[in-house]
Amino acid sequence: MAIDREFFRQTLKNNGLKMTKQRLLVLEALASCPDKHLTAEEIYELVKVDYPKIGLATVYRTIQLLFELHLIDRINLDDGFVRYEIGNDSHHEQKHYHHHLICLNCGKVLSFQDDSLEELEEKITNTTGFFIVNHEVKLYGYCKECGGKLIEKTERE
Amino acid sequence: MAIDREFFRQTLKNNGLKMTKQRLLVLEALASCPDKHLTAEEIYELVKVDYPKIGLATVYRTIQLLFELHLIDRINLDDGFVRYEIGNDSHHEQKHYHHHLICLNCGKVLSFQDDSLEELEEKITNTTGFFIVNHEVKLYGYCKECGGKLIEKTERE
DNA sequence: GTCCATGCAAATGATTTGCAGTATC
DNA sequence: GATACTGCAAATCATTTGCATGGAC
Repeated sequence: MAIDREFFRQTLKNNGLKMTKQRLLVLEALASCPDKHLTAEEIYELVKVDYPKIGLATVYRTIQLLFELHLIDRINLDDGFVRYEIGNDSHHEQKHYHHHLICLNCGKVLSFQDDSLEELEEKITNTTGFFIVNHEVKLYGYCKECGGKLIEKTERE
Repeated sequence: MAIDREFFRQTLKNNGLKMTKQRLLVLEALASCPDKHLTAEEIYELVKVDYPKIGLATVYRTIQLLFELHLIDRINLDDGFVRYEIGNDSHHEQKHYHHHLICLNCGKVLSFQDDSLEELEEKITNTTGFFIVNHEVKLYGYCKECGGKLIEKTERE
């Protein structure tokens, strides 16, 4: 998925910000790894391949910025790292959601496309007056591979 | 909501652990603040009232332990603190879920009881083979008060 | 040319850990 | 009495920040 550079430049400009090589490279790194949940350190390593003189602090400042511009999403898998992935909004498309399936055995993270929570959001707004604009869903369990292994293990014992 | 001390002692014993004043006080602090999403520091301050000589490290070790025993739940509101609340499991009741409504304006966090994701979980298991045992849902938006204020503000501009 | 952005190094701050003393079972 | 637990202080480590230099417009 390639970045629309002019859209990016315009988004930055609208907020009084400048387009830089570093910002473009960070966004491109994330766009080239959809569903990969990258940490700042991982993004740093990726960008360094093309642009070795980038600093880690710049990566931190940039992901913060891209997040505030709603160009990337933030995910926290409770492992001590904040992670980022390219947002669905970033291509002017209709908003779609995906949830994260986190395997409690091997730690693997899968994504699952689903917009069904919009119904729940409406119900909550009607019930409580709290108006919802976004959501984050984490589903903990056992992936296909680990689920099978755990059953085998149980049978052996 | 009072703690069932014998159940707690038994749960600890089953795992080769000892019941201590500190562990009981940490669990009681959480039980006395349902829906309050306490940080380690906040729990520390609460327990210190009754037991001033407790150390912060003990609180950290204890919440980790209680979490692993499934007696408390962990929530991350992306503000740099890991938070904890008393779990639904801790009273042998049927499992119930609640979601967190996070106000993007004032930061307030409300809870909303809802078990409707079980249907989605089933769908995911059937579709992907990923077996789900738990979930965490964060809903971002604007609370009643802030939503109203934002509309007023928009009208003024 | 004016600001904004960057890189580096130092600071921050929540959480973890080592260890010697203490409490539980 | 053995073993696990605690408190303290020091260590860790992801993230943030200050500041002088460099780059975008």
